[in-house]
This record gives sequence, structure tokens and C-alpha cells, in this order.
Amino acid sequence: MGESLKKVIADNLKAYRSEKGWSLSRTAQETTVSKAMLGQLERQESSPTMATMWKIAKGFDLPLSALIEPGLLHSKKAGPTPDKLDDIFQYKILFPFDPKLGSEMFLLVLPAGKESYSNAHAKGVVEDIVVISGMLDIFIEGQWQSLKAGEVLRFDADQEHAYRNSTAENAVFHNIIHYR
Amino acid sequence: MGESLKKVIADNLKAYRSEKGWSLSRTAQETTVSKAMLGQLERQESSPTMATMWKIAKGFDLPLSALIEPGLLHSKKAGPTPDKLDDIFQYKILFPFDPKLGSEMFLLVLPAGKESYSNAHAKGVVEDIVVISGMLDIFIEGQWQSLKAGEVLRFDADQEHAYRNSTAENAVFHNIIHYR
DNA sequence: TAACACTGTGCGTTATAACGCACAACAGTG
DNA sequence: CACTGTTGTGCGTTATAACGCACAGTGTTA
Repeated sequence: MGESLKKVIADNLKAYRSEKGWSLSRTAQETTVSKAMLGQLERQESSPTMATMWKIAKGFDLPLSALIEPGLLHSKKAGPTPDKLDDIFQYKILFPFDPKLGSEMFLLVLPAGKESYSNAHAKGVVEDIVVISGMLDIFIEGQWQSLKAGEVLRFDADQEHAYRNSTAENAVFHNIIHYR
Repeated sequence: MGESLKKVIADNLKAYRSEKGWSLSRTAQETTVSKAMLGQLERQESSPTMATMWKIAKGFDLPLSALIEPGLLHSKKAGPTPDKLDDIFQYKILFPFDPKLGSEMFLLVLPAGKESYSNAHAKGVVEDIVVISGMLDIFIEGQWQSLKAGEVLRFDADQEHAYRNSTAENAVFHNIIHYR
């Protein structure tokens, strides 16, 4: 098996455990998997069965995929990413984050003449932009590109990126963030 | 472990194997997992390790999640669902189906006075509607509901549903289909 | 200071995953 | 018909997952 999968599982287990502030003993209680086994997994010393994986996921109240895919699943994400919606954007949450679908969707309005910078998201996050009206500039991978109404862009959001509206009217667009 | 997970794995394994027309022997070669073990899995007689799961997924050229989540992963889906885009709708593909994200997105226009019926999708398919302009009626779970510009609806698309435009102008909306 | 509780690791034992092999059943060919 | 090849299943053996327990180390309290 790809040693990287063992590592992904180990990293995820350590991260979720840390996020909850659980010791191995507490985690063993919550998941009904032995403390010794959990330690083995975190040290990448064993390949767990699906039964064990299911117990762990259930104990953490997570979908199985959260344990096998790189990066943390942002749970209970009720609002937009803080680094995106400063006091520049106006926004509306169209569909809040749903762990089953792994995505969320916003309607965003970038007023005339404004721009906004965004830090890199977690690894693997993908962003969709669908311009509804106006003109929107996106800075990605070292260059600006312009999208007019009806145009779309999909890009890896695990890098710095920016939005700019150089025109005299609002830019309205949909922003879909996929966490996979 | 939830016996249902054993069943999901068994059903998926059988289905992907059947889709490729592989025998257990051929699958054993492609995945480097023994024929006897594959048979055990299909008969739900064992809980595989993650190492084994990884080998199977790799042999089938699938992501791991395809083996653990109910329903087949629709691969190479380059166009919209045939039962949706008859000669009533005008459409534009915004983002074609991407197996990694598990979704696709369309811009749809339902002309004034038209309606269109859709069969149930595969189990687990979820649909999002975001009305951009005009007024759109959606028939779901036995009743019609109206959405105006800016309004959204998310529903389980594994049931019959319909779209209707009772107004005198086009209804323009985004339609996102999540296959998970 | 000693006692106690908690933490994560290591070890030997038990349970079971994963295997190779044999076999019965079936299909196709000469 | 006999022979060959393919299919999936069952069985015993091997490898390893998963466990309970002991222990060293750490921190807290009386």
C-alpha cells in the first residue's frame, strides 16, 4: 500500500484527536478501538481494517472519507472563509458547507474599484467562479485574468489568489468552494 | 463495523468488476489481491485492511472513496444527463463532471411557458438550483414551489422532479448536480 | 518527599485477514 | 465421448491486525 496512505491516516488521526483535545485513552473510549492500536496507527505501524476505520470515524463523528483524504474536513462551517469576506465584499450564503457533498456556495458582490486578497486554503481545495454580472479580475499563479458575465474559472485555491473589480459597476459572481 | 459498510464494499466491488467484465482471477492479477480474498469480500465474509482497499482501488484505477461510498462513480461523464436536456432547455456547460469533486454545473434557460420532466437520478444524487433571473417552478415530492431570482433550492434528485416556467420571460438558472 | 492519575509505548497473546492450493462445476473444442 | 481451460468456493497455513497489560515518564497534590 502506498505508504502515503498510512501517513494520511496517521496525520488525520493525530489532527482530529488534537482538535478535540483527546488523549489516546479518551479516543479509545470514544471509538472503541484500543489505545495501543490507535498509537500504532499514529506511528504508521499498522494498516487498519475497514472495521477499525469505521469505528474511528464513528467515534469522531466524521465520514470515513475524512480519515483517508489529505487535509482536515472543515466541520460545522457555518460561515464563509474569514480571509475572503472582509469588509470589502457583500455576500450571501447560497448553500452552507455540507460535509456530504464537500462544498459550499456563495453569492458575492465586489463593489466597483475594490480588490481583495485571499490566503492559500488548505491543500486540495478547489474554487469555482461563475460571473453573473459585471467584470471580475482574478489573480492566480502570478497573473491577472478577466472574466466577464457568463464566464467561469476553476482553480486550485491552495495558493494565494486575489479578486479585483476595476470597473465602475459591481461585479456579481457565484463562488463555489470544494473541499476535496 | 456497520454491516452496511461491508455490503457497500461488496456491492461496489461486484459492480466495478462486472462493469469491466473481469473475473475474480483477472481482478486478482490487476489488483494483486488474492482471488480468494476478493471472493470473501464480495460475500461479505471479511473486513479488508486499508492496504488491501488501496490495492483494489489502484487496480481498478479508482479513488478509494469509490469503494466505500454507496453508488457507482460515474466516470467520463462529459455531457449533461440526457433526460434533462431535451429540446426544451437551452444550456451551457459551466463545469463538466469532475470525478474528483463529484459534481458538474450547468447554466440552464427554460423558455417562457415551457416545462420539462426529469426521471429519478441514481440513488444519492443531489441537485442545486440557483435562479439567476426570471421565475422558476420546481416540482418535487408531490408539490410545486416557485423560486425567483436569487432564490435557491437543494433537493434529492433520486426521485422524479420537474421544471416549469409559467411566466412570459425566460427563467435562467444554475444547476449543480452532486454525485455522492 | 510519596502517592496518585494520566500519557504514550512495547510486548506477548489472541483473533482474523490474506494467502496458496485443491476441487467441483461448467463451457468449449476436437 | 475425453480433454482443456475457466470460474468461484472452501480449507488449512501464514502473516499481521488488534488486543490487554505492564511500564517508564510526567505532572499534580497533600
